[in-house]
Amino acid sequence: MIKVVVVEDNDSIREGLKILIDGTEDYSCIASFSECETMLKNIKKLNPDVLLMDIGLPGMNGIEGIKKVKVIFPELAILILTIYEENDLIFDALCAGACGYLVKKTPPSKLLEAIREAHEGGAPMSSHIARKVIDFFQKKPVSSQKSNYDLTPREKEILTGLVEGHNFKAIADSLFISIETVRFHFRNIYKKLHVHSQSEAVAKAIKEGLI
Amino acid sequence: MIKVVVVEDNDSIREGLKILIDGTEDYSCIASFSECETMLKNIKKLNPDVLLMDIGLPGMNGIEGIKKVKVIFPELAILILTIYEENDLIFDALCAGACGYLVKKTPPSKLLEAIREAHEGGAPMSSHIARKVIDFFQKKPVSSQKSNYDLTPREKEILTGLVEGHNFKAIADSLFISIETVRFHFRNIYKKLHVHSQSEAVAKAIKEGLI
DNA sequence: TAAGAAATACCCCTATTCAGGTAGTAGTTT
DNA sequence: AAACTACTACCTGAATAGGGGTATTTCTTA
Repeated sequence: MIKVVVVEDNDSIREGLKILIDGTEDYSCIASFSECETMLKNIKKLNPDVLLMDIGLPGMNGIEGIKKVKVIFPELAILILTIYEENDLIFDALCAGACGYLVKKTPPSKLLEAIREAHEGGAPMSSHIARKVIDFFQKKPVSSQKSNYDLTPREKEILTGLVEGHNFKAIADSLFISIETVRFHFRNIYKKLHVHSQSEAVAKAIKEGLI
Repeated sequence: MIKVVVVEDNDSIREGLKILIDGTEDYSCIASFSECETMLKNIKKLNPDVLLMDIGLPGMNGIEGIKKVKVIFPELAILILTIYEENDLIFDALCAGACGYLVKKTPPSKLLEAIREAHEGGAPMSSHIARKVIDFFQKKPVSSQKSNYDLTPREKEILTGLVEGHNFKAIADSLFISIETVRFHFRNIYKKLHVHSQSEAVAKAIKEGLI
């Protein structure tokens, strides 16, 4: 039995979902809410398997709601309910902790299938949304290759030492060179990165994946 | 017309794919290879729309091949060919730059549909793989909530200033407090994070998402 | 072969950070 | 009322980093 909770402000859609879920074997809609706040108060004792959540809600929006639910139930499978498939909010919701989404006009059989998939550890979504997600997490290494600031291999090595928490003396010792040489390299690194301190250099190195 | 290139070491699978693709309207298999190296030499002038790529190849494996192709064609849609759906290599390949995958025993109609989806900007994959991808990029904010080191709000504010590249004086000015107060806060921050320098603190703050 | 880049190393001096102690004020909790 | 935490602030002295210049060696490239 898959225990489902629905949060949807449109009464007819909410009731429709409840009837569909309760009317199907192995599915049970154990509660439904028209806004996030009440759901958050009750979610703990309801202990559902899957949460269906509208994004465009009055009061607290779905994205905020997802974040708060995730604090209570980090492993809960949350599916977004949305009208339009191509919605940037879907992506935001996935970032917030949702594991997939349902277009509201989805035929009942597919809707139930998606709930089951979510419950079994899947992430039902269209290939277009999947591509957005993949593009997002592929971006960093791509951008890092572009922003290189023409650091030499030795300069990268020295910068890495700094990021790992070593001071000039420790970096010098670990590379078997003089501290003066380390200082010289840092002068050039700072010029290339347009920074003026260790902390700026470390921040830039980590954020732009230079090391 | 969707121009497809296939890299697959098994002769019968490779020929089967070629016949299927060429035998379908609007699809053309403009080349096929049994290993990565030759494909990489020719991919530039072939200029395909979609690349189908086996992971388990002799010589250079598919993951490495994908990385190298991405350098030449950053926007090329690459689909992985795999025997087993639940394969950690699929995830690695997506990280390397693939945008989806095909199980080799997929029926021809679905296979062609996936190629079209990839060409049109989608990322064809099962909901299980999609979930892995989502879990991966949701991880960071989750782990950051755990490692907090009990920094006070003010300490976080001050640490943020450092990560943004400001020195003590600049942080003091921006928060309208004395530089001595900033120094006092940093002493406490360093103790809590178990570090002894700005750069260590910045590295820890960014890596563990403290700010 | 001359020019250039990369890595090494020394000099100077100033600015900043680090580590320690001390102390007042405001707010909260016991 | 006492204890505690967070935030504010000042002091001293040692250690480290930052900015500037210069020079040698090695290796690649024009």
